Amino acid sequence: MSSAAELSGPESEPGHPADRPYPSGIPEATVARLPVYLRALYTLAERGVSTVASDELARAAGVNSAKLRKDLSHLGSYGIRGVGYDVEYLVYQVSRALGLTQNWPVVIVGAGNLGRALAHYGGFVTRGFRIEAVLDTDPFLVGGNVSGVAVRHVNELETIVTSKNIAIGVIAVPVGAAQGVCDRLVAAGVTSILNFAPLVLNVPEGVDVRKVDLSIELQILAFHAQRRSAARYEQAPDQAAAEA
Amino acid sequence: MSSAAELSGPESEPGHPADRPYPSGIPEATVARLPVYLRALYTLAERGVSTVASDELARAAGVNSAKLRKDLSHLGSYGIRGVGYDVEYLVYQVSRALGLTQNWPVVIVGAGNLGRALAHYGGFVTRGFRIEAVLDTDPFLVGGNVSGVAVRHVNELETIVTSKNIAIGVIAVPVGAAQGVCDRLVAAGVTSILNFAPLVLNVPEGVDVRKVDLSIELQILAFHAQRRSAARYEQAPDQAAAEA
DNA sequence: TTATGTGAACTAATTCACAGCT
DNA sequence: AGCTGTGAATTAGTTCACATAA
Repeated sequence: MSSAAELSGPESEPGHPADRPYPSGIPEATVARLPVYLRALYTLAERGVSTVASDELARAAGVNSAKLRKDLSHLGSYGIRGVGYDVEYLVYQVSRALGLTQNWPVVIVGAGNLGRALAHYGGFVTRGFRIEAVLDTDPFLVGGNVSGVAVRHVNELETIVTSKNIAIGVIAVPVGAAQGVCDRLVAAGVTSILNFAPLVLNVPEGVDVRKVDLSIELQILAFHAQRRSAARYEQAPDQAAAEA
Repeated sequence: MSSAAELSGPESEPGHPADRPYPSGIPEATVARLPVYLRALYTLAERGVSTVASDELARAAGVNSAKLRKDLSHLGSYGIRGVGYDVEYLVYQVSRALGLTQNWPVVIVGAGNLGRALAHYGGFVTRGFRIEAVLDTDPFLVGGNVSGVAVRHVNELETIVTSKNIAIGVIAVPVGAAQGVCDRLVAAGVTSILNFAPLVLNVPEGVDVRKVDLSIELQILAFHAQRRSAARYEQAPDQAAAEA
């Protein structure tokens, strides 16, 4: 979201995939699903599966197979007709498309429950990311250790971001502190931000922000839940009333 | 996502908004933005703003004003031409559309860092939701207290869901336990699930699942970050190389 | 055979631009 | 005079269905 549209850029003429790392025109909706495919592929690989057809992979990823094939076709033609996809090779291609062949250093700001949960989550994030630092202001936390990473004071934010060349920052601080932390991250050179604080961050052009927001997700669920019960009521008002 | 498409159902003929709670055809993309508008409206209300124009509200929500107006138009015609929207009235209408005029009881399964973070997050969720129970298996946690809510053993899941009529469940357990918890929630009658575990949950038709996944978000950021640096390289290879 | 890759058809979402109301 | 509400135009995303290649 946010600056995603601009980043997709003008459609470059197709036909020379060798010029650039990638044909440059992978649709946003596809990008958002690639990580899901990647996870499914890892699961298959762990089970020792070496080849997979689009139906099966699609089922594991919770999408239909036409969508999966169309998505993968944006990365290139990596399947074998009549057979399927080589799991290991596809893992590599999807990883490469997502930019996970390099190891992105990440800073997590906020060592509260959420920050710690994210750090522990590390197990999953491993491939492609490493937590370079966890920052907080609380003197009880600073100097401590979260999931093997030392907690340092937010004062050091600029030094750390600069010296470690950090491009990705995670904001896990209370809402009141979030914009300030964001500004500092951006000023220090961070261009990708994952925001867990419930507010719309203000960032300059060229900075990519994604947000994760519990209350938004709950509210979307409530909407559907409400519609479900309303629908039930219309079909059989008496029964629905009895249930309630 | 997930079962959202089916839930939207066939387009009902327009023209009698009084029959049903809602015209029944609010687009998914709109539903996903309503919570953002609602938050912006609350912020304005707290500041004592009583009327707001679409431009301003749109800016606060991080969207453009045409989209905002189109979104709101799906709920009804609640603005005043030449003036704007009454903040308080719009809060009510958006809340009603989202189903937040009732108070949804929620169960959080998992009292680890993530579960606790979610429970504390409660402050924001307040309006429209209440945490009815937090469950875990860890004997060190069971019997304790998270954010004013007693932590109870997962054994009690069925009893609690049934007796409290819980329709929304949050899964904040390790990935290995998630599908099992999901199955129990569904069997007990939960029809809306917010999943934080990094896997695709298997649920029967009619159950609505939304997922929140750190690693997916990070991977999407990595994709854009990669494209950004690739673009920079193409424009000025020497300079980009020097930066790295 | 069998399953990919993809044009073509379709559906959803966004943006434009202005008529219509206050 | 100003801002909403919305048809119309545009763009993005999905699904179909089959030609193509192993």
